[in-house]
Amino acid sequence: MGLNVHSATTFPRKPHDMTRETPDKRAAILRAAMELIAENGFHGSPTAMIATRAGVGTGTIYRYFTDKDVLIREVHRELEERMHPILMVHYPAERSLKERFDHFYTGLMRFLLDNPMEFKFLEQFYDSPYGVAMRRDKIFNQKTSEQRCDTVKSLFEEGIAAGAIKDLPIAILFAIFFGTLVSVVRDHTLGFVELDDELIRRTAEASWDAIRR
Amino acid sequence: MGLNVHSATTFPRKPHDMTRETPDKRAAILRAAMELIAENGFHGSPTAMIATRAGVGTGTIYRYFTDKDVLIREVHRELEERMHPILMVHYPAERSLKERFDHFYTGLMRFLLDNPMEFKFLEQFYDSPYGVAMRRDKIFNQKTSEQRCDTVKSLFEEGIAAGAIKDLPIAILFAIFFGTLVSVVRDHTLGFVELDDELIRRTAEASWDAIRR
Amino acid sequence: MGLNVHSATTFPRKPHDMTRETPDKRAAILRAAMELIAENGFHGSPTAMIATRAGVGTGTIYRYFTDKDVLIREVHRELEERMHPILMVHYPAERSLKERFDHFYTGLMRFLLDNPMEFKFLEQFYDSPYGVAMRRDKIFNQKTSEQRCDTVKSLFEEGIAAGAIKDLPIAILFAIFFGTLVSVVRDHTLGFVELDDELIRRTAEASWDAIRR
Amino acid sequence: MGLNVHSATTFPRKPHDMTRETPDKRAAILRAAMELIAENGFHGSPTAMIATRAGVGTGTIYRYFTDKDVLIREVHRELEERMHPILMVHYPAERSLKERFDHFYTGLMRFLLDNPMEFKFLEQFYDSPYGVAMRRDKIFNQKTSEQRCDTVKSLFEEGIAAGAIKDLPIAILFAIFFGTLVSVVRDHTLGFVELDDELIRRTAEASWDAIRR
DNA sequence: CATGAATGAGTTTTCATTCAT
DNA sequence: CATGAATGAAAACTCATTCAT
Repeated sequence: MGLNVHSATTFPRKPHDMTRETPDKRAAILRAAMELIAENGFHGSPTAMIATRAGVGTGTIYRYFTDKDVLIREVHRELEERMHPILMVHYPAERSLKERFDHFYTGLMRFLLDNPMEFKFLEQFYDSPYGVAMRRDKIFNQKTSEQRCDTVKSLFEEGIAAGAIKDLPIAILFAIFFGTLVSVVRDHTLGFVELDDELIRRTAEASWDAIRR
Repeated sequence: MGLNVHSATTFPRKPHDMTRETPDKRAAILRAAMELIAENGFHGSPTAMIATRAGVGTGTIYRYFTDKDVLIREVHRELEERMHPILMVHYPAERSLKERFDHFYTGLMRFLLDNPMEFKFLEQFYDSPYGVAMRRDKIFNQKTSEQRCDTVKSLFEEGIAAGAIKDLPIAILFAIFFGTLVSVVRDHTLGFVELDDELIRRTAEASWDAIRR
Repeated sequence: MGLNVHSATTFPRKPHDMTRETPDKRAAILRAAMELIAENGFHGSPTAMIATRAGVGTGTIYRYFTDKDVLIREVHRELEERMHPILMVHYPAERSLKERFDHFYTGLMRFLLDNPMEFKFLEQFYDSPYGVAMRRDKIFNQKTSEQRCDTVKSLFEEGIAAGAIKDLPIAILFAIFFGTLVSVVRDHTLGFVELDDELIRRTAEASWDAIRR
Repeated sequence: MGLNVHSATTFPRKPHDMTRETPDKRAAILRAAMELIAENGFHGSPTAMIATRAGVGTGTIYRYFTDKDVLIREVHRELEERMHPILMVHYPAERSLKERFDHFYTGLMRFLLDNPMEFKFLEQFYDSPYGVAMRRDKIFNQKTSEQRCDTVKSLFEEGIAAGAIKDLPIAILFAIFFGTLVSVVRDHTLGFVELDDELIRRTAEASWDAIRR
């Protein structure tokens, strides 16, 4: 009101330096949210339940995340961040297109098979308003925060340019890549198939056949 | 309600006669539910809203469906039933494997593209607890009520036997078929690609390349 | 979605014909709200408590009033409506300015003294954001729904024109009229004074002295 | 904080020494509370917000005030204490009743007009449970801590004795005095009238007419 | 003394389901 | 059969207060 000598007068709804504080609670909340959403979907995961499973008070969630929406998006973000280095380890940057393609395909599939909870969460997430909004954002705002996609995208573009991959819109190639992969993993988690190394390899082969020229 | 092309397939599942005079409230409720769920998701479709759009009283829903869950599952079941004959029309039973495969692939894709409401509902459904439960049921109880799948399944089996299709588990072939198809249609509805006849054909081609030997 | 044959598809959040339905619950809720707010203020009147006192379920409140805000404003509106005819009974339209002034002054005071609950509610209301917003509306939007004020206003204007009342802004005259009146009634409810007929008459006299020329 | 003209009146009420070195956190909290309550009401002034604006930790508030209630009552008390000397400056003790009355009336009005924040706080306060409780206390416990009132009271008593002021209960005279004054100032802050020196004088005149014989 | 992270009781609001008419 | 008013359990979110550091 003009007289305000007291500098920082705006009320911080989530100040949180977080520089090096106890990341315990935050991590516990994120994990609890992911587990519950994977198990019961968004509907079956009220904040109170998340708090209980995380071993914190309900209010505590709101110290770390402004919103339930923010919490959920954060679960996703951290998951993506966790996945990226795993996929990039031993990335055969110098090898053939096919080998790099296989690296991603089998790497991602193995990660999802080894982390069924994470996979279930991602399934819930991508087909929810959250995931759709995120993908839309990514397309229209060029928010290329998800490096994993970028790398695969470059791979496709390089392949198209080299005449090794079919000249289809990137979105279609992505649909073939992720659509098949996710469906296969889902079938595995539901018990339709038992994916072993050999089957993973042959599935990757089939997907490669789909996109290669 | 005058638009109900499919009222033929709607017959009383509940113990009330409805021989001829009752206006088809049941169908109206099913249609309203599908529309609303497609538009707003399960969250955005309270029973009162469904009733209003169907032009019936709230309580009426519970005369035809024991539960909201039952209603939703019924919407799905009727939709599947509606799709099957559409896909079987002009089925080239006597032509090559490839041609029959194409018939299904492009037929299903075209149906989904032409009926975005139905597609959105199916998306909502499959990734919800409802869909997961249904698929789980289908595995463990062998309830193969979905004839559409059966036909495609026979196609795959025939192809494998003839050495024309890769000898992969049927589930994997399904994943390649439906996983890609659904992802492509979704990208279209989200505006990521514009699917025209040519692109549909080329996508079908790619999927065929994936599974053919 | 274009195909909507079903006419009234917009979801009515509070349809409510109310033409001749049971006004019981609505009235009970209004009364309960007024009582609680009078007794405990807005803070001390959670919806659950209002529902309990009204003898209805919590949800029922939301069938009759979209909002807690709407409920509160409605309590006020009905109260005003209830007061108006009381003040207009035996209004000496043909008598002197002074007599008509006295009629309002003592009439309003008597009503407030006889209805301490209503008075307490009005006190809470006028000094809350609700009341301020309402008065602001009334000034700027010319929403002259409150006839009581209008009549008093005309009285003042007539008096000014006739040279019988001081030529002060209407707002000031209102402040003298209502400000004093409300303070006096408040003092009575708090036990500062015991207002009897004689004292009411003399207070009216004093207020008249304040505004008369 | 550097603006604290009134830090003189602030001395340790709690059992901590604060001889000189401690920055006056107590005063900062009081000021922050008053500002926020004036701006946003009691609802819009959570303790965390008050602490932030005061530049202290949340917990600190509870070192100086046992309770939020106590804090608010203390804000009021200090404000009253601050107003009193201002009104007593140049008090024309030797002049006529009318002149002394005018001194208070215009002095208080001017103070409230010049300190809209303080006025808004007082408005919030008097009509809240806090203010009501306080006034009730004052009646029943005869805690006449408010000297300002006492002086005005003496003025009225003197006037009555001298036959210059109507022989009405003191409470009624107070109601006329403060009720009108506060209503007028409120109308000004709400933009209903523009109070200038001339209008203030004439309003004082009207109030005097109300109480004089 | 000062802090601010943690808490959980309490608040408003929604909605699937029932049942008297 | 059809209705829709009534319900209350449950959900997201807030905030005064405490207490370990």
